[in-house]
Amino acid sequence: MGAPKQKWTSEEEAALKAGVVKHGVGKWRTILKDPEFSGVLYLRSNVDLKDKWRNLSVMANGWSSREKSRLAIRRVHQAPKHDENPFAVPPFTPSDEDIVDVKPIQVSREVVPFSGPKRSIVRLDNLIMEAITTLKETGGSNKTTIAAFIEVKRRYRIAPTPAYSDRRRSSSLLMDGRQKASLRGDKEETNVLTKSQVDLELAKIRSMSAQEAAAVAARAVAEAEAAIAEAEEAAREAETAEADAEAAQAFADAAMKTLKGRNTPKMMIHA
DNA sequence: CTAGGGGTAAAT
DNA sequence: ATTTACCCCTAG
Repeated sequence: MGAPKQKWTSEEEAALKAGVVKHGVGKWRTILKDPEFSGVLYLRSNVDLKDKWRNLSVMANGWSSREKSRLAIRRVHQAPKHDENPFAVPPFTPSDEDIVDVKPIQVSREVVPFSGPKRSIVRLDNLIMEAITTLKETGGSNKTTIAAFIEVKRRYRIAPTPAYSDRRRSSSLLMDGRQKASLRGDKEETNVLTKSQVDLELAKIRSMSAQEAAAVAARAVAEAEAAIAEAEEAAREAETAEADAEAAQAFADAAMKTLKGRNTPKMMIHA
């Protein structure tokens, strides 16, 4: 009854990811028909693609064997006004506003002409923005999608996020409000685990090109968004999601600061 | 056709 | 026992 079992090859997975990046989540039939991927996926069906993506997405979230754990209880949210929720939305305003707050910087960075003979500016920023917008339209602000995008577009790889396994109820819970401030303004603090990562990545960013930095920053923002969205659906893992969101946001923030501090853009944004 | 809930069964 | 691939069914 069950099919013999045919493990997905890396090529197939790559094709699927590329297909999702190109056509969007859910366009299984389109992806399948695309001559670009049909060569690799000719054995798979649209349903297979869907299922594979489902498994992929699930794993990317650490939610082990799918929502089997807790599915019945879905308390929380539905009252985005002012809930007495422990976490949820107190820190940085989420969603679109955060994105648009960050986007302009990347745009401005992109607009600033590089020293003439520089390489052709591969407006990565634009691509990222497009991707994020597409994701929002499709309502699929998913880490998997973001990861796929980055993976396909660049050689960047979103960490398998194994750090999630740990359930530290310290960071967000013990200190409400903008704890991330300590991450931004300061750097010599007894920060949470996020510090090490942010610091490390930040160091890399200094030697990165503007495009690369923008890409990483965008990714971080996207991750923050995704984390928040997930938190809305699953208050269960809210702490994890929020912690991740904080880390990503802090990282994005720091990245942005670094970018601005380094180049001091001439603000060519239609002044 | 797609989303997504559920199930079977093969690998590990 | 868990993970992973496939299948099936139902509502849009």
